[in-house]
Amino acid sequence: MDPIELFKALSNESRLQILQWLKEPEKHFVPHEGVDMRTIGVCVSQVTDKLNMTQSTASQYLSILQRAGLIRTERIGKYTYYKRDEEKISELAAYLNQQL
Amino acid sequence: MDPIELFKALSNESRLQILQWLKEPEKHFVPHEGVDMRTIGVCVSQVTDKLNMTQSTASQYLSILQRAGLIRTERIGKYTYYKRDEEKISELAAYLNQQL
DNA sequence: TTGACATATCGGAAAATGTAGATATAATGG
DNA sequence: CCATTATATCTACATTTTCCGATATGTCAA
Repeated sequence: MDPIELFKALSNESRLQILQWLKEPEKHFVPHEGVDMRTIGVCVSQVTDKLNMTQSTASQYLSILQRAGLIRTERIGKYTYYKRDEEKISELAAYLNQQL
Repeated sequence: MDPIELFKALSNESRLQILQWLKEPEKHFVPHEGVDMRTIGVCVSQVTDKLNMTQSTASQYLSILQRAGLIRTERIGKYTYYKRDEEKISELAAYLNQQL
């Protein structure tokens, strides 16, 4: 676990927002292709629509969150779905409690 | 509590380091004027010596940590002592657990 | 195969951050 | 008051981050 990379990923309003939206995806995203957002995740277009930013930026931000380990990715057909990695997020909380 | 400001403060190696040093100051700093580092804190010069950076940078980093609320300051004579604000740090951990 | 759509990546302009040196301010001892 | 020491602040420049438009890549459906 690289805490600096994690803190950097989290120190941006939009990325923090995305992570929070993903906590309760059905509250924040419009449904998509009948997939269960809770178990599969949401795709880049859904995030792009919510953020007020370009597809390029949304994709990059999701990448950054993923490289930091905060979200996981799954490609299904032409869509890429992203969802939280709760285990990694808990590890970060544990780090905060113990190391920091 | 401004989580973005907090994450920004933490997303720098040196500042994270300082915060960790301050967790057990007597392990990391050379004693100074007979003050109890645990209760009073450590002064800018002590931090400057540990960091391999200038006094200017040390002072600025301490400022950033303080503005974020992670450390508290106390001026005694010509020295300014800094120590962790454990309450604020716990709040951040709680935020991680609940909001993130 | 080709066209259309979803996503990723590249290159860049603008803004923010990192870090230093120079200087200002505060406090002390003489 | 003055010289000295500790800290804070200002200015500047290099590096990193933000966010975009353009373009490449992947995938499906006809």
